[in-house]
Amino acid sequence: MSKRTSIALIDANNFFVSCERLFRPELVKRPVIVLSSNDGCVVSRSEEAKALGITMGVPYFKVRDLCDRHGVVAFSSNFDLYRDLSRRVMSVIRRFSDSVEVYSVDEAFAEVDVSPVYYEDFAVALRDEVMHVTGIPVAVGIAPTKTLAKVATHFAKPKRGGSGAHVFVQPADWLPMLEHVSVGDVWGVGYRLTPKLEAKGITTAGGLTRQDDRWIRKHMSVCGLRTVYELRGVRCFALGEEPELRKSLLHSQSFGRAAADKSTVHAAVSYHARKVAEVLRAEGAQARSVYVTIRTGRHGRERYSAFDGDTLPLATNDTLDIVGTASQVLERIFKPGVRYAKAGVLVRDIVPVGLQPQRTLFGETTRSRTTLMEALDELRHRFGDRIHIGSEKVGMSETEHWRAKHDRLSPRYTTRWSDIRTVGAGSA
DNA sequence: TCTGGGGTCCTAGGACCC
DNA sequence: TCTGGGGTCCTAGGACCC
Repeated sequence: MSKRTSIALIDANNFFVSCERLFRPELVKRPVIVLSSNDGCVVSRSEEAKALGITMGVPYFKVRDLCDRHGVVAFSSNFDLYRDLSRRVMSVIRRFSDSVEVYSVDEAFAEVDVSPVYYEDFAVALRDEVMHVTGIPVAVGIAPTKTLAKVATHFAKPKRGGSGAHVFVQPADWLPMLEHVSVGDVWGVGYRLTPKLEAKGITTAGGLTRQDDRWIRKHMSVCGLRTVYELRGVRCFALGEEPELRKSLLHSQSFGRAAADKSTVHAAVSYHARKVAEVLRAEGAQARSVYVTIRTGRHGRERYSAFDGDTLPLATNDTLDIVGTASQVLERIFKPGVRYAKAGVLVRDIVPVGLQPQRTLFGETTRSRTTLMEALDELRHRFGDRIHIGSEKVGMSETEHWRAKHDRLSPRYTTRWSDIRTVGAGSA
C-alpha cells in the first residue's frame, strides 16, 4: 500500500513587520512598514499599511507624505533580527516534519506525514505552536504539490478571510478555488508572462490548467509546463533535498550617495569582496571565479553598467586573493567620469574546501594564509565587523559615503548583548 | 534628493572537436 | 579546399522566486 504524502507550505504573515512588532507590542494594530536597504523601497507592510494603499516595493519617498499623515511607523531592514527569528520559526517547523525545505527567510515547505483526515489538525497545530514559541503569525497550506500548497496558503491568509490554515486533498477541493486565483498570482507566472496569458484570454489559474500542453510548452518553456502540471495535482517539484552547495554568492549594495572617484568605488568593491570571502569561509567553501559589478543609478539620465570577472587557477576563500582579483577586474571595467550608484562582488564555481590539491603547478601553497584567515574570523566574532583591509579605506578625510543609509534601524534585540531589552519586574 | 539584495533554472547561440 | 552532421561545453540573457 503506497502512502500518499502531501506538502505543507508555512508562510509568515508580513514577516519583517511581525518581527519588529514582537519587540514593540504597542505597534500591533497600527500601520507599520519595513524599508529595503538604503531606506529605498517598502518591502513589508502590516495589514493597516496595506489598507492605506501602500503597495509592495513602492519607493519610500513616494509614500512618505502619506505615512506622515497617517502615523505609519517605518523601520529600516534589520536583517540580523529577521534571520535570527527565522531560525527559531524553522526549528519549530522541524519538530513537525522530518523533511523540511527552508525556501526563504519567511517560508518553508514540509512533508506532511499524517493521514489526510488529520491534515487540518496538523496545519492548525503547527500554526499555533509557531505563534506560541516565537510570537510570529504564520499561515499554513497543505496540498499534493508545492504549487497547490502555495495556493492553499494564499487562501489561509487572514487578509483573504482565512483562519491561517487551508487544506486541499481532492481535486474537488482546489479546482473551484483556482477560478478565483489571478493567473499572475500563480507561483511561477511572473510579470512578463502575465500579459501574454491574459492576451490569450487566460486570466485565472483555472484557465491555465485547461490550456493545451503544447501551447504551454512553446510559450512558457518546460518551467511553465511543470507549473501547469502541478496545478492539476501532478508533482513536478520535489521537496528540496539536503542543502546543496550554493552555485553563486553575491554581496552588493547601493551607495548612500553616488560616487565618481575610483578610490571610493574601489573601497566598496574591496568591502564586498571581503564579505564574500568571509561567507565562503563560514560555509566551508571556496570559489574559483570572481566577478565585479558596478553601475550608475537606474533612473537618472546617465546609464552605465559593467560586469566582468576572472577565473583563478585554484579555488580560494582567502580575503586577500578575492579582494586582489576583484580589484584587478575593477581596473578593467571602471570608466572614469561616471557617477556610480552601486557595486557588488559575485563568486561562482564554488566547491567545498579540501576538494582540490592545495598546490599549484609552481608549488605555491595556499595553506600559509589559512591561519591568518582563521585569526581574522576569530577577531571578527569577538569584536564585530571592525577589521578591515587597507583598500576599504578611501582616505583620511573622506567619510565612507558609499555606505547605505539606514536611519530607522531597530536594535538587534536578539543577536547583540548591548541591544537586549531590559524587563522590569515587581514595582513599576 | 530619494527606486533593495540575493538567489535559481532554462535556452539560444557560439566555439570547438570529431 | 569545401561541405556537413553531430556532439560538448561555455556564456549571456531572460524569466522567475523571495
